[in-house]
Amino acid sequence: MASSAAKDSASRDRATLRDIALDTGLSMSTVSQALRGAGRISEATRARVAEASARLAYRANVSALHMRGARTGLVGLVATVPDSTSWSVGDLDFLVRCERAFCDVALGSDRYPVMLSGSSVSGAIGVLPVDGVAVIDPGPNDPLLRLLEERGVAYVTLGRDVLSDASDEWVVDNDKLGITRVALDGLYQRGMRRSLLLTADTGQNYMTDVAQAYDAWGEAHPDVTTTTAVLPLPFDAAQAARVVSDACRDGVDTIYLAVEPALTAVLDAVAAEGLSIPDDVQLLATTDSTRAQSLVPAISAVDLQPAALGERLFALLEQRVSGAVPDAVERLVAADVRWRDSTRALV
Amino acid sequence: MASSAAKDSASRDRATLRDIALDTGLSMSTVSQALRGAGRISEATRARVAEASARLAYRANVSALHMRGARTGLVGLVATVPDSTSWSVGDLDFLVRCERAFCDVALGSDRYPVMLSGSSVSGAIGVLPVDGVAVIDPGPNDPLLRLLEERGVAYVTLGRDVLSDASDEWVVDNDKLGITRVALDGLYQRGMRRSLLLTADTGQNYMTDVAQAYDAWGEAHPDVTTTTAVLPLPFDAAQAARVVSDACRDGVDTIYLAVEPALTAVLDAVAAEGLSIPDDVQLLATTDSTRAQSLVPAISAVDLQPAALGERLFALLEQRVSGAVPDAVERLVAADVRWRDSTRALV
DNA sequence: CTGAAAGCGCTTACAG
DNA sequence: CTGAAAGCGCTTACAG
Repeated sequence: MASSAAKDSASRDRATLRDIALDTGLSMSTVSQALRGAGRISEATRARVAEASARLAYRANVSALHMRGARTGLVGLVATVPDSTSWSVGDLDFLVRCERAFCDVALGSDRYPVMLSGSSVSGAIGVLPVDGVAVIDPGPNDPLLRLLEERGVAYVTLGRDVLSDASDEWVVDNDKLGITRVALDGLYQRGMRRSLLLTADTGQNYMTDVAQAYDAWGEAHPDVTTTTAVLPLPFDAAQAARVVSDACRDGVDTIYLAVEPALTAVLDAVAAEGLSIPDDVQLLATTDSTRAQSLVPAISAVDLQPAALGERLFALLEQRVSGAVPDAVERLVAADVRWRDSTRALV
Repeated sequence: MASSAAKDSASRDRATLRDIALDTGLSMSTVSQALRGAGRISEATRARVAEASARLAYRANVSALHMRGARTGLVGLVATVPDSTSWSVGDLDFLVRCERAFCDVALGSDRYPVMLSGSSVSGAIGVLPVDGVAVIDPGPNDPLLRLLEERGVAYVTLGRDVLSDASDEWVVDNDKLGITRVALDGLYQRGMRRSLLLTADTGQNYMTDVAQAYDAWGEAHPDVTTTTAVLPLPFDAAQAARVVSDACRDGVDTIYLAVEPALTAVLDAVAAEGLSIPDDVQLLATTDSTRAQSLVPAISAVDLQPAALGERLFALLEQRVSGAVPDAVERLVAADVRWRDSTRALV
């Protein structure tokens, strides 16, 4: 009925250890021991405490526990946005699925994910009582990572910081080399002979790694002409269209698209050149999205398994927070190619 | 270099109040006062403390503050999922945008959103040191809301609990009555004379309100035959298709779709009946999504302004947490209809 | 204007 | 097997 107003709502009217002590006639220390199972408390006492604790709906105060060195159960999740203007459906799709999986598995493990995406992240670090932090797609030489390091906060990342010399111990990632090879092999078998990689200068490891893998594949396949176009940020659709038009005139038969925002611009540009997909030009996106699935033609795409990545990320963070070795978690996640209508049938 | 292992990472090596006291030669209480600006501390002392505090990168321990009754800055965000099998792109689209807006504005206000969606929510309530909780789309007679009430946790909701008699004071919502009228008026002007509302039995206020508004509109327009089909949960595409086929044979010229998951099933069913959209059957969805935009034809839809809702939700929660009256926040969010290709031109 | 004391809710040595 | 004491980092009366 009446609202509770300014009072600290999370701890209003809660039973404390003292309440149980009073109720059972035991001392607070005994109650504490009985609850944690630590000391050698008699079964009878233990039962008495358990009963009272249940009856009074006792829950230990997390902040008090934290002051004694316990974990809070809070884990931070940071998604660094490289440049707001470069955002689009596809990236969001990936991010959302990844975040959601992370959160779901965290909650299922009695951990509470705090969303830290945004600009105020650094202010939160070292203040917020989180046990650890997961960072999705850190930027090159990411200052956040250095801050985390400095403050001694346990953290893991999805994708490595390309400019950092830190080891990959606490990094979850796709097997980009493998997946790029599979994708390009597939395109090759579908007739690719002259391809264009469309990428952007975000500096994030995702772009970098894909470009590298693409180049490596190209060198191993001299019968395929592999070219690359790097779009500057902020993303400009008209520019992307121009690049694609030029490529079409150069006889490119395959576009390997690492810049999801450019998707419709690419489709339009190809159509404007009077060419058709996939007969004249094949198109494959390096990240899957609802949009890719819904467009006509449906766009073939690499499914990076964002949900699996999110889950691994959490598992790895748990490892690090608890001081375990990282080896217990498989850190490389395989991806799949979803062949759809924007690529041809196998020849 | 070496990782920090099991130690509580958030508070490792942090300067404490005592450090500043030692550094300045003042007592801890004086330092505390100087920092908070409370007592009448001399300017000179205050400056001395500020300097030391900055130099030592002092940040108050949130858990300690919390024990003294301060807020933690943590706010819970709960999205109740009515039934996992009924989930789909459109709902997710809405949810994601809403959540994201909530999180963004929270972070911008130095609040930290904790994602509580999932089954373990109730375990967290009363344990987690959150200042308040926002619940998106509570179910009918939602036990979570009762728990929140019981525990005295400050909360607000997006959409009211249809079976609760609580006032709408702390509820943010769309102006569903208004938007339904606008949408149906628009459809009417586009030739709707025989319409079907396709809804589902989720019991959430969203469905209920739309159905009610639809009925009200129908009564005011005797020249339009308005029918309703309620799909049972879990959602079954085949069943939805059957309902739509029947409706098509009955001469329905407009489908008002409140069940986004049924979108493709509806399209397929209409096509299977040899009818075309929008010429034979118009289609309008009550929630917008990337999918609705990308499909061919592009689906007309109600844009519920999820981002605005998320922002309002946060603003309202802040109000409640700080003990203010709710009137300072406009709780009714207007929506818009995005007329696309699945509805006809105005006649 | 500044400091010593008590206490928020808990745990962990240390005595009995 | 159980309890009294000290202390995590802070603030807020209360004395000086």
